[in-house]
Formats: sequence, C-alpha cells, structure tokens
Amino acid sequence: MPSEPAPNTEEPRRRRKEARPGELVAAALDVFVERGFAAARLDEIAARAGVSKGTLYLYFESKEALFKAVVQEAIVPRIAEGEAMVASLDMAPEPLLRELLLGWWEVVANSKLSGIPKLVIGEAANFPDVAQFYFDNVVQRGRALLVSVIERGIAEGAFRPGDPLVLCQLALAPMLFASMWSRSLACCDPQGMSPDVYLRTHLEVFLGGLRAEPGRIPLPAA
Amino acid sequence: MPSEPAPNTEEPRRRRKEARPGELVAAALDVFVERGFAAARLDEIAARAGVSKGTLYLYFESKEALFKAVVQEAIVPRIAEGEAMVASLDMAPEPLLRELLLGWWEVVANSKLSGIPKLVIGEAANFPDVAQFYFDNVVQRGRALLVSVIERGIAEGAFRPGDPLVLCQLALAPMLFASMWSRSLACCDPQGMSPDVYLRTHLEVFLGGLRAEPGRIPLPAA
Amino acid sequence: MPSEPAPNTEEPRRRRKEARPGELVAAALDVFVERGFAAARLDEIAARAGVSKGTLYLYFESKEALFKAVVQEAIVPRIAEGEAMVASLDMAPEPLLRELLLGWWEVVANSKLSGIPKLVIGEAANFPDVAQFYFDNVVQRGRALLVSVIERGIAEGAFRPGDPLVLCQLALAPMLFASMWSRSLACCDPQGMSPDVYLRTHLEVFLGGLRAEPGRIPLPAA
Amino acid sequence: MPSEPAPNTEEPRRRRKEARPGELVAAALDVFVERGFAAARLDEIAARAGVSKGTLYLYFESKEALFKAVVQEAIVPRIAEGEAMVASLDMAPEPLLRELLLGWWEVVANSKLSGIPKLVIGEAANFPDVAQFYFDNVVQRGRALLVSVIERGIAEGAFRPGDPLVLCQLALAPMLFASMWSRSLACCDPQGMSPDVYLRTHLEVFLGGLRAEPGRIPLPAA
DNA sequence: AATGAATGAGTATTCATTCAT
DNA sequence: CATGAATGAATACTCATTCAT
Repeated sequence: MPSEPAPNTEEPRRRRKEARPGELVAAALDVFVERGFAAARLDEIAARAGVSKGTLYLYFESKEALFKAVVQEAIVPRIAEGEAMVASLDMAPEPLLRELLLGWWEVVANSKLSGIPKLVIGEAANFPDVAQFYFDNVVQRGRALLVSVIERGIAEGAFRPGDPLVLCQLALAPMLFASMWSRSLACCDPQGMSPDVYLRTHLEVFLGGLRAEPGRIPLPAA
Repeated sequence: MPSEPAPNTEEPRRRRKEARPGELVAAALDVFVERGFAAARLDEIAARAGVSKGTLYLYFESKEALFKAVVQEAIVPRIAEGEAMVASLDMAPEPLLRELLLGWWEVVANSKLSGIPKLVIGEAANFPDVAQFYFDNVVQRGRALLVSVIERGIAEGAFRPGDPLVLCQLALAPMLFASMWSRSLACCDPQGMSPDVYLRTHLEVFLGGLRAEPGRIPLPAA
Repeated sequence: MPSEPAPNTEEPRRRRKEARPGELVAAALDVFVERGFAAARLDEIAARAGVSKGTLYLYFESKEALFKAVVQEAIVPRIAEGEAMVASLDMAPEPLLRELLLGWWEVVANSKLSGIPKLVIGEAANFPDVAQFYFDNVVQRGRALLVSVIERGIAEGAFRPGDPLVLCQLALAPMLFASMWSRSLACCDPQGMSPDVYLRTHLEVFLGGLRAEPGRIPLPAA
Repeated sequence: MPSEPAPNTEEPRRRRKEARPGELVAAALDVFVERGFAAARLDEIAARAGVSKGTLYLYFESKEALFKAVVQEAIVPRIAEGEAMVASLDMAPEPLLRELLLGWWEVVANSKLSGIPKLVIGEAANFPDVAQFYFDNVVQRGRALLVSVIERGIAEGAFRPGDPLVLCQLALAPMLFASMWSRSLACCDPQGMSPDVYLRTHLEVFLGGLRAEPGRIPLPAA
C-alpha cells in the first residue's frame, strides 16, 4: 500500500491546475476555428484538451462563456499589442498604417486566429451575445486604433479627406476577407492565389488611392 | 348551411403546382439567409411557404439540394445579367468596371441575396459540397467576368499592370465584406456607417489606386 | 377538336381497365417479395405498374388489402391446383406425397411466390390481420391437402403411425426453410448448396424415415 | 421533511455503469424479437431498459451496432457451448447429433433467442450488414459443429453417405422453422401442435432416414 | 477538482393515405 | 377512372448541460 501516489509522469498537479483554463481555451480555439461556433462539439474540445466534458463546466459556465474566454485570451492581447505599437512608434501616418496592417497580417492572417472573424461574422445572427462581445472587445478597440492613425493622416494632409471609419473598414476588408476566404472557398480553387501578392497589391492600391496628391478631390463624406 | 361549398380562397391546384418550386425556393432563401445553412430548419422553410414539411421533399431531395436550387434560381441569373451587360455595353474598362461593381451593389448588396455569400463562406468547411457548388457556379463565372474587364484595362494601359485575379478579388472584397458585415456585426454598432459613402469611397480609392498614372510602378506579380 | 381520343399506341382502354388490378397485383408481388411487407413502398409498386400512387387506392383500400389480393391471386390458385391434383391422381400415398412436394418445389420454390412465406412469417407479429388471412387461406388449405394424403398412408400401412399434422409440417419445413434461406442468408454464403441435391436428399431421408418397415416403432403421439 | 435525503432506491452509480450494457442488450433482445429489426424502436428499447434514448448511444453507436451486440452476447456464447459439448463428449455420432439438436431445442427454441433467426432471415435482404454478421458469427460456426459430427457419422458408416452440409441444413430446418412458426403464424392456429411431439418426430424420422441400413442406397450428391 | 454517465429536446427524412382536379 | 400534390405522423441520431460520485 503506497503512502504516496504513484509517481506522476505528467505535469505536476499544481502546475496543471493553474494551466488548465489556458489549455482548455487553446483546445477550444482549435475546435471553434475548425468547425465554427454552433458545430463545435464540447466533446471534441474536452478530448483535445485531455479532460472530461464535465471539467469544461468547472471553468466556463457555458459554450458561449468558453468562446468569450477564447476571444479574451487569444484576440484581445493582439489588439493591445497594436495599441502599444502605435503609442511607441513615432512614424508618419502612411508608414504607420502600413506597418499596422502588415503586423496584423503576419500575426493574425497566418494563424488560427484568423478563423475567429469568419466564425463571428458567420454566426453573429444566431448568437447575438457572442457578436456583441466580439464587437465591444475587438472591433471597437481595433477600429479606434486605425481610425486614430487615419485621422492624423488626414489632418496632416498625407491622406485625402474622407470618413475615417469608412477608410478603416476599407483598409481591413480585403485582409479580413482573404482570411475568411482561405478558410472556406480557397480549397475549391485549384489554382489559388499568392497571399503575398494579394497583400502587397492591396497595400499598394489602397494606399495609392488614399494618398493625397495634387489634383485629387476629397473622398465622399456623409 | 350553404348548399354550395365555400368559395375556394386558395389558388387553384394547377397554378399552385407550377408556382410551388418557386415559392419554396423563395421561402428557403429567406430562412437560409436569416439562419445560415446548418441552423435553417426545414420546418420553418415549409411553414413560411405555407406547406407541410413533406412537401419540400416532393420538390427537393434534401436540404442541400434545396440550397443548391436557391443558388441556381437566385444567384446564377444575376451572374448571367452581368455577362450580358459586359457583352452588350461598349465602354472603356474603368467605367465598365465601375458599372459592374455598382450594378452588383444595387442588385445584390441591398437584397436578401447578399446573405448567401456570408452563409457559404461561413459554412463552407462544414459543407464541402455546397461550397464546391457555389464556387463552380457563382465564383468562377463572376470572376471570369471581372477578370476579363481588368485584363483589358491593363492591356489598354488604363490600369496598372498586375495580377488580374488578385485585383478582381480586391475589387470585390470590400463589397462582399460589407454585405456580410451588414448581416452580422452591423447591428452591434450603434452609430453605423453610410453604405453609400462606403461604396463610393471604395470605388474612388480602389480605382484611384488602380489607374495607370505617370510615375507609377507596376503592381506586384507572382 | 378530335371527336375521338388520339390513337392509343398502348393497350386499348377497355382491355387495360380490366387488366389493371392484375397488373397492380403483379407489381405488388414483385415489390413485396423483394422488400417485405413493411418496407415495400407503394410508390415503387405504382411505378412498376406504370400507374400513379393514387390509382392503387382505386382498386385496393389499403396496403394490407393489396397484399391480401396478392395472396389471393398468386397463391390461392396454386393450392387449388394441388387439390385438383390429389383429386384426379390415383396414386399410392408415398408417390403421391412425393409428387405433391416436388410439384410445390417446382412451382413455388423457384418463383417469386416463394418470397411470400418468408414475408408472412417474418412480419406476422407486426401485421396480425395479414397473418390471419394467410393462415386461413393458404396454410389451412395446404395442410388439409397433405394431411389427407398422410392419413391415408398411415391408414393403409405405408407410413409409420404418427401425428399427421406434425408429419405434414416436417415434410414442408425443409422446403419452406430453403426458400426463405435462398432469399436471405444464401447470398452471404460463398459456396452455396445445390437446391436439387437438397430437395432429393430431403425426400429420400424424410420418406425413408417415414416409411413403415418391419421392426419400426410408431412415431410419437400427443 | 426528512433531514436526510431519501434513501436511494436506485442502484449505485458505479454498479449501474458496469451493468448498463447488459441491461440494454437484454432490453434490445426483447424488443428486436418482438418487433423485428426495422420495426424495433430505439425509444422502446430505452424505455424498457429504464434509460433515455441518448443513453443507448453512449454504449452503442447505432441500431445496427446494438443488434450486433445482442447477437454477440446472446447467441455466440450458445454456439461456444455447443462446441465445448462436442469437444468434451465422447459419443457415437448418432447420439451426439441427437444430443446437440436436443440441446439446441432446449436452450434456444424455448427462449427469446429463437426470435433472432426469424428476424435475421426476414430482414436480411434489407440489412445486408446484419445478415453478413450473423452468417459469419453464428451460421458458419454452427454449421461447422454439426457438419463435423455428420462427417464422422458417414465416415464411420453410421450414416448413409451424402452431402454433410445438406444434411446439416435438413437437420436444423424443421427446428428453425418451428421456432419461426411459433413466433408468427402459430398464434393463428387455434388447435396448435405439441412442440415435444414435433421435435421427437423430427428426430425419429430424420435419424431414421439418415441411418445406414442394409439395402439402403447412398443419398444424392452434387 | 474532476469525472463521465445520463439526459431530453431538437431535426432531417420517409411514406401510407387523402382528395381536388 | 386516373392523377399526383399534399399531408403529418413517425423515428434514428446528436449534443449542450447536469450532477452523483
């Protein structure tokens, strides 16, 4: 009769306990991104995290809560990094904007994270709480970031005058769209398209069209 | 006690029979767009069309077949109109491209149809057959249309040289994205954004960045 | 406006009208035998008969009624033939019994008809009316036939004394079983078995065991 | 108002868990035998086992899997017993064959088990997987048992020469047929028939016809 | 803290039967 | 007579959530 439990070949208990929520969130991110919100099965998330389904409910009170945690853990910090970048970098608006978009592309577009916008947009109508949470915590803060840079660019005369929010959306749309595409219809396309060419063309065309140049009229306004 | 049966307030049988598939497809379009493919309940489609669930199976052998019929009836003809437009209009590339994008926006973006791309992109991973069908019948044909115009623009020196497929995607992405947005997160946004300003800004910026002008370098290529 | 209907290239109306029920019953026999009673779809029966589903209900008030008609048309006359045979043939009991069993084998076992016993036995519990109908119209009459021959054989000292009904059942069981087997598990058996050897062995063994011979004791009795 | 929770009248969780599959299989056997495979409702099986429908799927992944488990648990062990019997008993072929058939009759014919052959034969055409499984696991092994005894009997000169597989089938057919009959048309027969007389007559007639005796010719062969 | 057995509401699909034309 | 459109009840299977251990 051993007075001590069999030597644990896995992580020590204490570490696991603290690490649990993070492991669960990581597994959840995987499954949510692969299947979407509605189609993700808690069973599969639990299995991938190596725990039982019941354990999920120890840490998260529902599927929605789990998803919110995924957003909180995986996406919100990326936004914060962008905010820090803007605060610390002392660059002219166009290079800064370019830098931000490139940074987003590198961090998000090529990782699992890029699956989240697709999921949220695709299922927002069926899960309004999820949508609202994402909007408040990700969209609003992300927009504020870009809008501030664009507003400065307009104020400084680097960009054509226009609606900054509209321009923010137009800067992001092709990138978000590409990330959604790559996780949906891209696999139906036998030839494909170079993501690199796509991104550089977008930046070149978008910034080329946004730049204030002699003879250019202001962009539309409300 | 009427000696004659109550006057039939319903459509005569013969007419209904021919009208049925169309009514079903219309109801299905509504529900698919509101709920997505997986979450759309056949019950609801039937109820909205005023028939029983069994009747759906008289005309469509499965949910997927019904969805394919929706795409076939509602989307494919719009593509055909675009093809006809390109064939008949004798315009310079830039105005033609502008016209096509505007036409798409008017016909699609403001109708239920704009819900279909969101649905397909959001659920392609879970329903590969649906995705392939949409890709083959809508994406490919739509792309061919725009790509031909863009190629001509490049050849004639109106547009900067670049990858036509990439440019096609970049022309459409902000529009498709906006239509997806309006059916998902837009309702979380208290202030909103003028679709009109959005579209005109996109055209102005995109075409402004695409236009060949002295001193401009070619766009990236593979 | 033709005063006469377009020349019918098919069967003339009058003949078809009378032939209808027979065609329906024939199609029904096929489908019932292939699928069983519950799994037979009226759709398929109608399609095979080249009529609409509704037409079936013009002639038969339900699936059960249709099945009863099948039994009536296809099986009952076969029994009558056996009865006629016994009445007309003036043979000793053993050759007569042999003749009857051989006749049954030839007429029934190798035709679709042999599917009916399997169906009735397999689904009697779920469709008691069908079972009762079959029992009254087929089993009882068939038994009476064989029992009379067996009783005569016993009375004349050709067969060992025993329960005639039991002997009747034992004479038929291997044949009915074989016909059920050939429509069910036979296809799982890669090697198979010669039906001819099977039948001849049965007759040889059964009649060999039934025959009264010196030193043999009577068979069991109730 | 009891200060303590009501004494748990149900089984403790741990015990139930291990007992569950067995209880489910037992309930399934009942319902499959009463209704057949297609007509058996999972609802009813679950209700009879005192669990919810979902619980069935915790243990068996489909109706087919449940049925295979029934065969595995309820029938296969019976075959094994027969195999053990042949291996252990040192008897002459005829008594051994008689013993095996009697044993089968006692164990199977009078229990629910006898409903399984009826079910399999009745629905094999509609459920080929089920049929194949039954054939491989029950029919083949059962045949091997009897065939070996029959072959030995022929070799030792106790039985007339003939096709052992055919003789095996002929030995079993009346017994299997009787078990199917008792669960189908027997209830339509007001007078009935003594199973005991039936069985003893079969053994007497069959073995009487099979026994090698002076002056008997060999049985048919392929 | 962790488990995993149990639940039961929810949904696509099938098919005998009806009835207006 | 004949049609075939319409019905709606029936059923296997799924999965988020609960809770006794």
